[in-house]
Amino acid sequence: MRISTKGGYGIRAMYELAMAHGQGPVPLKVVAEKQALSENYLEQLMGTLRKAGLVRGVRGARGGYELARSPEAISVGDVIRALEGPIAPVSCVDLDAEADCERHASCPTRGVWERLRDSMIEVLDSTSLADLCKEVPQDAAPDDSGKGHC
Amino acid sequence: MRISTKGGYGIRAMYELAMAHGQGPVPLKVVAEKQALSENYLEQLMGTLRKAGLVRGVRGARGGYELARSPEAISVGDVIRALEGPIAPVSCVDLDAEADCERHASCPTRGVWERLRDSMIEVLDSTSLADLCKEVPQDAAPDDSGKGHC
DNA sequence: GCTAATTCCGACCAACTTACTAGGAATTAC
DNA sequence: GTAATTCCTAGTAAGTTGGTCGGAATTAGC
Repeated sequence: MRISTKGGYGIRAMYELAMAHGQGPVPLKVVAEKQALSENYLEQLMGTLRKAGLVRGVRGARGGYELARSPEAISVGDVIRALEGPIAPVSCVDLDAEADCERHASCPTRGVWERLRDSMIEVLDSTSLADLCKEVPQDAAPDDSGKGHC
Repeated sequence: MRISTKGGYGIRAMYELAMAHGQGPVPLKVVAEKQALSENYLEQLMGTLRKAGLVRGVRGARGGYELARSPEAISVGDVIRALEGPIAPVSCVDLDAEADCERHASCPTRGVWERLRDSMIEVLDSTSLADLCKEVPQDAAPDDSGKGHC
């Protein structure tokens, strides 16, 4: 029951973009440095995120990535869905693809999976990138303080 | 965010054992047949379940597997944990292993993962095998009706 | 005691996924 | 023109998944 690092890295990268929102595009080099991630790998993840319409890429010198929408309008669930696929513990309760389980009516396990799916979706969709920015508790780190106003 | 078939198969097998609870051990052959699973593969899963103390194996002719506790006392979460490991979306919010994340205090993503973990645990631990038995909605199938009284 | 049924155990395997690295083409600010 | 960047594709080592197979140990019933 783990998400892969794709989702984790993706959220961390999106958090950085959210912190810099409104200040122009952020190059991946910076994001990778701040979050200690492989720049090459991150590049691939951002490609997926871009195709999902969550970020915009600005090419060329002084380019980088920026959020396609405001941090309030992007949920953690959006990012996870883009990188990990639909949020569903088993495929037969996938809200997007639905159907195709021949014994779905008489399946005794369907109920739990549905409840699990719903509670996961509830948590992930009710948390936005803006929430993540607010959430960091005791901010003792003096790294980029003052600038991040997402 | 999927559980593997291990967890799914495991729950289905445990459901069968729950339905037959109190009627002596059920051979894997029967379980595999009823749930349309590979008997060989199921054997491996039952080994894990046995080591986790959830089922008892009875060897020899007329042997099979039976629940180690009553269906009310085994939760879906117990089975998932045995087969898939601790219930946590990312390793740093694993309740069992805990700790070891150097930046855990100032981590902006920790909050979501904790809330996600808690809601998953809540659903999985509050559903018992007995609940699964009750839950099957319109029982039109005349397969083993009358006998299953878990 | 023999036989058939069954758990138990470990080895093997093909396909897939994960988490990368590498290289190069296209685009753009300066 | 040059340096900085995104964009795209290919390769890859290690791990996981979802099995199969063969055989040893145990036991009920004859």
